[in-house]
Amino acid sequence: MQTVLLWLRRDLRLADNPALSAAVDQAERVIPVYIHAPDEEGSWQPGEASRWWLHQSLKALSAQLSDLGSRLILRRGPSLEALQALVQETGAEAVFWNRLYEPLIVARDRRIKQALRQQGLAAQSFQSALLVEPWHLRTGKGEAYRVFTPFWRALQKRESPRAPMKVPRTLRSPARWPGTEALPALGLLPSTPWYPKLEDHWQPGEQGAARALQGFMDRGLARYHEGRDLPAEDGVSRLSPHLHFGEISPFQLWQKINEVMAARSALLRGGEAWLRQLAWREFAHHILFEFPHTPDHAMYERWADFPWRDGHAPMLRAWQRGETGYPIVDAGMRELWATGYMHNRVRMIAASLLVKNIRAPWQAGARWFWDTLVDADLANNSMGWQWSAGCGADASPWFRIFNPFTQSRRFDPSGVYLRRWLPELAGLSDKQIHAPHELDEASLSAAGVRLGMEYPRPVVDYRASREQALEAAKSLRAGPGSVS
DNA sequence: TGAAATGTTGGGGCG
DNA sequence: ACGCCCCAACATTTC
Repeated sequence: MQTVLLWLRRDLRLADNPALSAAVDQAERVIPVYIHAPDEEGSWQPGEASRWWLHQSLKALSAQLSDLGSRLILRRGPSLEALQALVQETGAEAVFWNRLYEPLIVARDRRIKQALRQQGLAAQSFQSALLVEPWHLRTGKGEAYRVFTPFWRALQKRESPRAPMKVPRTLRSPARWPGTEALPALGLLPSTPWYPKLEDHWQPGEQGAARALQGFMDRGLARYHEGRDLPAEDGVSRLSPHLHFGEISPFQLWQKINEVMAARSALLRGGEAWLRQLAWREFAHHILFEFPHTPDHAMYERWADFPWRDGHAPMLRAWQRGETGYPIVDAGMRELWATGYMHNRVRMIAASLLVKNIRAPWQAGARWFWDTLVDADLANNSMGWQWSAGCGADASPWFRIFNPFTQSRRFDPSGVYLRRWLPELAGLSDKQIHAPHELDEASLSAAGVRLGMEYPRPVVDYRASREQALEAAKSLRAGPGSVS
């Protein structure tokens, strides 16, 4: 073949990129293109934090391609029209890309593949974002897995995932490059520049991903099985946004982690726990592929009737702003707003408060996370919220309600995480800081805290709202524990 | 990847 | 020495 269009989407890397490697192997010339077409993702277009990341990642990839003597062509959607225009302009004979698994994207890509093939072009897609394709892993009865542990066992029983692919040495350019949009013209960055604060915490792009992985292996991996629950510590990998945009692949991670585990037995427990988390990502994508309604609706239909709290809107706003009066939740919500990220233990606590105590619909929480997280990912986000709400695949039972004060004392015993994000509580002691509303006037004023002024009272009474939640769950006909 | 209520056990103080 | 009570620590059940 003479010329191939390499259609890049969320595989913004050069290493272990099957579509790229195939293009380099099979064609004389490769034209890498990214097409900006957010409306093709329906109501789940990337939020502001995601768009900031995407902008930076495209910039990084563009620079990497330049170093190889190539370029990144930027176009606007609709995707099919943009690809057809490029075919016209360049005489390309083929379009290669790596597969994604969100329902609307799957449908779009299927249409595009058909249309291109009808034009006589070679359209080919590759596996790159998941270790196992959703249609390749089935239960004994031939059904999709709906429970994580059997899924994980089945995943481990398969032969090991393929080895990662190398970065191509060269990408041969076309005789004449087609025109490109300027990156700023895609309008990914918001008009009010609130994002410089994100730059302190993240380095989007393939190099940033490699650095995050190295840092994690040096600092967090050995103790990951314990450290992952302590939000004050640097114990998690923070690879989720890099994985979402495909700046690093699960194949690279699978191999690397297994390699260091084999070399150092001290890494075995941490590595095993981390690979299990990687498998949760696989599971989430399988569930989304099999149950495409789950971003918007409960996996099991009877949950549609759940009695959410009337008039929860003001509490939802307090939750979003980190003003619930529950310190561990407020710290998390403020970490989210400031950095585009929240530690996973704190995500579970914050989600539990919103869904079970405030009793706002889980979709409201999912939407807020979607708009504010740099690692917002439709499969992970939908599964995570349905897990918290108790209405999803392998969900936490409805009666599992986190006590934010107990969790705070257990996982941030010296209040380091709380003080980092709630400076107004810094004057309280390690014992006091978890529950300011329980303190007497003297202790509060000694620390310079007035309830309702420097720090809010709890938006809901914990004990009462817990009882109400259990009552509400009982009202579901089939009972809270039953499946399907 | 939970919390709270309830039940059981065993040691120590005490009359 | 013995029975009784209290209570902490742990286990089990329930939501």
